Amino acid sequence: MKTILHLDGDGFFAACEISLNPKLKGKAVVTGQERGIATAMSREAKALGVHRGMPIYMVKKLYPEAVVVNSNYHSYGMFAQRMYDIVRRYTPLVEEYSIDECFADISDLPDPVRAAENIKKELKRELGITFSLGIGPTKVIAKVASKWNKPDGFTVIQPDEIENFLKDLHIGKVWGIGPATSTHLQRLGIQTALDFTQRDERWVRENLPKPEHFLWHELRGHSVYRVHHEPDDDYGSIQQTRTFTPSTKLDFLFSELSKNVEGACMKARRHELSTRRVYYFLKTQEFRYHRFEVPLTVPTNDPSVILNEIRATVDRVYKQGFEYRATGVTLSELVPESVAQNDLFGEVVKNDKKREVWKISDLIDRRYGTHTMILASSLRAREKRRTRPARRLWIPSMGEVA
DNA sequence: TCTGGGGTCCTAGGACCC
DNA sequence: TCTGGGGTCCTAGGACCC
Repeated sequence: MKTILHLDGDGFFAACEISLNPKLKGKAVVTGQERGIATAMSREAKALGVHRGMPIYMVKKLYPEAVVVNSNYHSYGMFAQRMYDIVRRYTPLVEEYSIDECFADISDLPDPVRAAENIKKELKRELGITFSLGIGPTKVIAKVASKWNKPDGFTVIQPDEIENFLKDLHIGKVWGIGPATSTHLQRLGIQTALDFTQRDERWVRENLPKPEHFLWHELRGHSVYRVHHEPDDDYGSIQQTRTFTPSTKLDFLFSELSKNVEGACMKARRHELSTRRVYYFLKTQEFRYHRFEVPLTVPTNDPSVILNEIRATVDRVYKQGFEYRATGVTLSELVPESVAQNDLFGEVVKNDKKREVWKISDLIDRRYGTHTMILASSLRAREKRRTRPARRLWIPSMGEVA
């Protein structure tokens, strides 16, 4: 039998802002200005009626006293790091689940509940932020527990108490059950998490896909999801997308793609990764995706290689008569750059030279600020943000830049 | 909730093979 | 050829998470 702890920051982004700037204490703080929707809010803001996803213009109109700030993910990340470290004082079995959440396997501690209480105190004292903690025999139950009493909650669910907690819990609120599965299960006569756990295993096997089998076990208190405590800094994929005011213009869409490819490749280079597989898509006003996989002969993190392929295929993906709202690119099957080098002899020599050029470009960005130098093909997508007109020039193996 | 951005995992069904 | 049975691999896309 396991004992799993889950921690969840209360209005985390807003709490970080307050911790950094004590003058904000007691005020209705809302983050997400740059996105145009509220991403987190202080207790005071919640009390006013601000909720997640509320448009910022509405927040400002309805509650002029609210303090709306830009999100600062970099500093939230530092708070997250300190949170993980505090939990690691008690056990190395910590999973960094997201910027404001983590799991810990505290099964082997002499007094797990006591340890969790101490963790909670230390978080409050050292970070100036409250967390809601939940303890249960599985990750899913620990999640139920941490949500049970928010903010500043502390809830322990013993294996024999599970039913009490599940009997009024709507099935759609369970971690891992989204709108689609929720509707499906309700059609099968399941309203609450308890209803679900009371079906027998055979029924689950015959009626539901694999993720729900796992959930069924977890909800019954049998742990099947491990706490992934191994450090994990490699990506499975890198994606960059952006939404804009709807457009039908192919040259604009291409420049958006260019910008996304440029950004995704920059991130890949920062992590010394190359991609073996690239997809890009155009997203219509109706939220349909027109996708395409770019053929690659060698792993790469060079945007100009990818963009040449996109340029050659985009008019097949682009359909006349559609309004598009976003584009995006995904680099998947990432491999270390060093592996990428010895693939095809002829290609490699050329790539080595190009790699040098991109390294310099990354250096310039680091020295003078991100996007000091960009691909000229991305210019249209970026021009609104630039304060002075760009100078264009041609750089060998890079193409036109600005 | 009229819908932003960055991820992961799973599955149905087609292509291909013997 | 009007047609069996069984397998693997791949791809597109769905669903979910924060």
